[in-house]
Amino acid sequence: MSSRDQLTDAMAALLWERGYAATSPRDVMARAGVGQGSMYHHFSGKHELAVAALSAVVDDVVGATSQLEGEGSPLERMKRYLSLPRQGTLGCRVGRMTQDPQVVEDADLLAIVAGAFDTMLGRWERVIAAAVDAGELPADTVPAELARTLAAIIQGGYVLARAQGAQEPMDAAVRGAVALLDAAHASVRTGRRPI
Amino acid sequence: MSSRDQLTDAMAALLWERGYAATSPRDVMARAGVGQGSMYHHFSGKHELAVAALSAVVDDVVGATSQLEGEGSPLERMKRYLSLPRQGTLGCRVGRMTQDPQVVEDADLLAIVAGAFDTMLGRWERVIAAAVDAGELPADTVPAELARTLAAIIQGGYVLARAQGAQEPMDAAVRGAVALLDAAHASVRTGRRPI
DNA sequence: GTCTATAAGGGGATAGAC
DNA sequence: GTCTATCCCCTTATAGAC
Repeated sequence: MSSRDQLTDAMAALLWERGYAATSPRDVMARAGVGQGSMYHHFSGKHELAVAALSAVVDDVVGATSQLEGEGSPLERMKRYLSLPRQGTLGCRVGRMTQDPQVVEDADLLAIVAGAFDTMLGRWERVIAAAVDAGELPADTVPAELARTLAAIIQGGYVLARAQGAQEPMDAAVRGAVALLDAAHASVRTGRRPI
Repeated sequence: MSSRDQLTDAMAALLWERGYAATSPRDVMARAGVGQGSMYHHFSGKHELAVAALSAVVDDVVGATSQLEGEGSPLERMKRYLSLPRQGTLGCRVGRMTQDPQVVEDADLLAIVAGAFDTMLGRWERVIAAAVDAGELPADTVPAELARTLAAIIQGGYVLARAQGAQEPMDAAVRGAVALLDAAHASVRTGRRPI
């Protein structure tokens, strides 16, 4: 692998483990196994290297959300995507960035993160709208709202898992979400309105 | 206010804004308006000061969850607590800490965060169990799971809000959660099971 | 392309005067 | 109790040799 790729891979790993602010160029070079000259030859500095690394990470993570558009009924796809294995204690490689002030205050990095969430939420909204059309969710469901609720459950699951140092809270949060969707499904066509 | 309190208040504010790793003793002293000697007189160092500050923050934040035990039916209390105003783009003062490796790797600080979530989740579980007993939620609801789902929605709402630099995703996530609870409520006593 | 040397400033803490 | 002076190491980068 080229020095350049070694550097972006190392930066991606360190962004995940430590975040942007806490990762020094020295750390990246040591992990990549290249010298200082290499890094400043390929990149103007830490910032440009992080932009390249985070872009690659986002492509990877957002790619997985295409499963929301796979086979099965809309509700099945939603439940299947929610139930994908996620290592809670490691945190989300993208969502994690939002807690780093140096990322949020950096227009380039924030744009990458915001774009990732835009794409993912758009996919959620479409599958939810399809589920409503298919009669799998109540007709008064607001796709834009439920999309954010479900995305938040995944992001929040990571937070709970890290707070407790355990995988279980993440899995429990997802199971609770699936149960709520099942209940919402069960409420369709009963004619009962919320009190 | 005493120098000691000035210091813990300043540290609490900086933990919220920047996190633990990114906050230097120098920052804290400048914000508190006291000299270096004062800080090292009252505290052994950055770590002990952070423990004191974070403990105070947790007492405050966890105190708000007592609203889950206030007046109204269990489901009403759940929806009311979910709908409390929260400044999404500022992030959660406690949940934020979980993304800071220096916090998660520090047994003292992690214990404070874990304890906060334990208390909060316990309150969620009790009000959920009460809602099930009252027939406001399906009988097969698992309180431990739904508690984590709802806590995750709030934590994830902060993540979404920061990712987009806007309050709206947080509020949308909560409205979607309330809608799901209403649908789950509507599904009770219909006899319909998830397909 | 990749290396080492070096610089200017910050992080975290100690020493000791007042 | 609070202050200033000082220390050592790390961070981010530039310079220039190879």
